[in-house]
Amino acid sequence: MQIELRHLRYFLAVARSGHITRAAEALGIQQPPLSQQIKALEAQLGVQLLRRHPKGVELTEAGRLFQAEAERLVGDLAGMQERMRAFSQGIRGTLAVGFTSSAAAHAFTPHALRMCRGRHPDIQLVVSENNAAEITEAISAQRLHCGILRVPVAQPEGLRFDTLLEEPSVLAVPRDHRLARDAERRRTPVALRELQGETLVLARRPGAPGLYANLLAACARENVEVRVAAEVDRMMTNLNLVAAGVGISVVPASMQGTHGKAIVYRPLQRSAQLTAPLTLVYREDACVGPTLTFVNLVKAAAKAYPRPEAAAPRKTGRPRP
Amino acid sequence: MQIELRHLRYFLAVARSGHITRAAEALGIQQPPLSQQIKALEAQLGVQLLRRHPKGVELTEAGRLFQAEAERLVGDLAGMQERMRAFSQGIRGTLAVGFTSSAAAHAFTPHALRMCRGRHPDIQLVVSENNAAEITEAISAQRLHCGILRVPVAQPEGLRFDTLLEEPSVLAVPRDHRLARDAERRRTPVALRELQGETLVLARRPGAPGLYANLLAACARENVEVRVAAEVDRMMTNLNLVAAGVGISVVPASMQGTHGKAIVYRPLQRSAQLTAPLTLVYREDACVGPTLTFVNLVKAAAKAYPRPEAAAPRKTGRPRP
DNA sequence: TAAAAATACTCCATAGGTATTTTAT
DNA sequence: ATAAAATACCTATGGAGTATTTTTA
Repeated sequence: MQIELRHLRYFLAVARSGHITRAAEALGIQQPPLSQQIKALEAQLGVQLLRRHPKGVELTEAGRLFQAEAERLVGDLAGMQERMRAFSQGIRGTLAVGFTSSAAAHAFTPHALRMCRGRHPDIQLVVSENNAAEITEAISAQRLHCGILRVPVAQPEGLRFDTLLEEPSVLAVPRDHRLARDAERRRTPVALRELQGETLVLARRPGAPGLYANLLAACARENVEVRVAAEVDRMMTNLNLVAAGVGISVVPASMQGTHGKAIVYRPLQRSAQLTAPLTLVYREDACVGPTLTFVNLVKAAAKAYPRPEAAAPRKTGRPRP
Repeated sequence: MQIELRHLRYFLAVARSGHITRAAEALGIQQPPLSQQIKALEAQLGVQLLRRHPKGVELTEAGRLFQAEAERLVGDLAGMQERMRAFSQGIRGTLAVGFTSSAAAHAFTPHALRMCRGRHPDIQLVVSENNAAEITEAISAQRLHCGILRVPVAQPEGLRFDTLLEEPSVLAVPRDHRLARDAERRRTPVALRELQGETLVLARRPGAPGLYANLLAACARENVEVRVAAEVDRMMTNLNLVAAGVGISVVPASMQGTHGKAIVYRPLQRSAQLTAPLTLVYREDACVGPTLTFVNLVKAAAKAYPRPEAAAPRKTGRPRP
């Protein structure tokens, strides 16, 4: 025979009430089976736990020892059930999230993390930064629960890629460049053909060409000749080179402001379609736990997130009442 | 339904082997009931623990969490069973022993404690000193497991009093007393009638007259008149007063040597019957655990303990071969 | 004598077994 | 096509119920 939790629960009821009969009542069973179960427990342990008196039972010393142990064990079980419940409801557990550096640069990312921390303090967030390929692989291998990155490239089986935000990209030119010449022009969108003959600096990370490929494809489509002066593996390095006058570049709108003095940012014409999405990655089978909570929260936050256009609604031509 | 240890054990087997079929084999049951029990467990927890594949099963994240928890719990149970077993065999647990100060003064006491500590290092000894009445009461109330004292007086129901050693008592007189006059006489036994007219100092503790009553009863029996100058509650105080010349006294032989300069000890005649026993007290129902171990060990040690006579066997008249 | 526990038995709920189907590669 | 899990159904162990006896203060 094996000791079961039933034995512990039964014994604790007896120990607490001091009577087998009353304990049986409290447990909702009859007295004889309870007597038997206690006896079986004693036999299994090889120790007498109770001293039987005509007016109830008294714990032996072994019984008191066992009571403490059983109390602890049953409590542990209850704690475990509670933890599993909290996990299944997605309000507790560890959540490992990976970001690419460019995703981390977007204001939405810290916003989403703050939100999660605030609403679910029992979810322990573990964040890390890496390139898109590594993050994707880590999620597949279950080393990460989800990731936020820019343009997904390889899309392995079993992963979901949800676009959170579609962000326009902007042209970044050194302040003394011809395309940055006067303040008027800085606000007007640049057509792709205006890049004819320009020298580009572009970010390309291993396995994740992303924006890079999109831009070159668009240029080829419109027969615009450009020269790629440098390929770097970080958006930041990219902008450093632009600031240094090595060439011009195209970066996600959220990067505007970096090198505010040395770089001028100009919008691109819509037709160029050079959007830089923010993408959420997670396993398709993540249907419970903190991961699901996070995925839902982030998606909802993205929907409610102020788009660049929506952020400052044009008041022109709309007279106040 | 309630979660039982069976569920945990079954799940762990599945988690370890990665196959329900193989786990069932290892558990000595068939595959279908195992499938059912796992399903019942998942239903009870409200979480999916396994992802079923055609070539076995894989743990979900919740499953991995649960595995760790279950492993801990099942290990705890095993530990508890082991502790209970060690307790029932009397090789582990706490043992609270009380001594009277005069019992503690006897060389046998530290000897017995050392022996216990040496043989059963997992028994945690908690020793305390108190008077005989308090010790007896504490054992009845289960605040102490057993006690070693001199002469038991009140013998409450449910306690056993076992005599460990029968120790003769000796007469203690100040060095300038008439009964201590010359070296010759110091070795010869004193008859009770020699105490005629003496002033006595006697130890009497509340509820434990012990030696005190025995001595006065013997004097009355033989029509020897004595005067009691002082009653004290410690054997040591008693001897201090003798050393100070307040009176003479009768003390257990093991007290000899105290105040070696100021006090002369003389044996008493056998007929006086003033033995000072060393007594072991314990609950009659102490039939398992460290208490039993200790009781048996102490009794055996007492039997083997060198009696005053046996300690130095007389070589006289027994020629060496 | 009277309460509480133990014993003897009976019953049934369910753990476990057998046969088969479903599933996913 | 195959190996493994699920499903359906059956069996039987043993937990729980009922009636009674034993215990001891």
